[in-house]
Amino acid sequence: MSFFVEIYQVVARIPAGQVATYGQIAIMLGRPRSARLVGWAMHQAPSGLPCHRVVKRDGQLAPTDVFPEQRHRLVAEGVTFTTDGRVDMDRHCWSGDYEANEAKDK
DNA sequence: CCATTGACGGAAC
DNA sequence: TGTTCCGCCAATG
Repeated sequence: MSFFVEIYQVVARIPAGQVATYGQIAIMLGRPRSARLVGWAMHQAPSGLPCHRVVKRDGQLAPTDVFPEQRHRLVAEGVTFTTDGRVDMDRHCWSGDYEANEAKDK
């Protein structure tokens, strides 16, 4: 089980209309400082993975030149944006599906 | 095989 | 409050 695969499984669990951060995912996998790896994993993300639900800690989206549709897809799911052009984290930050995560951990 | 880079993030300045 | 630096690890040259 590679680290990347674990990332994909977590990302796949992000509910529609909510977003998770790279660092948050890294923390869930026990690698608090490997946010970059999560980013790299997204770059290699297989089709079918809701990688558009993964954003920066500040709510900023990925560069448009590598992922132009991210914003459009989030809007389609009901995600709102601030005037700064960032995701409204206060409304859409994913709890991490904490309860389910606990169950899985056990 | 070694050096550099990258969809990041937090600490240090 | 804003910029810089370091860590982390796979991929690429």
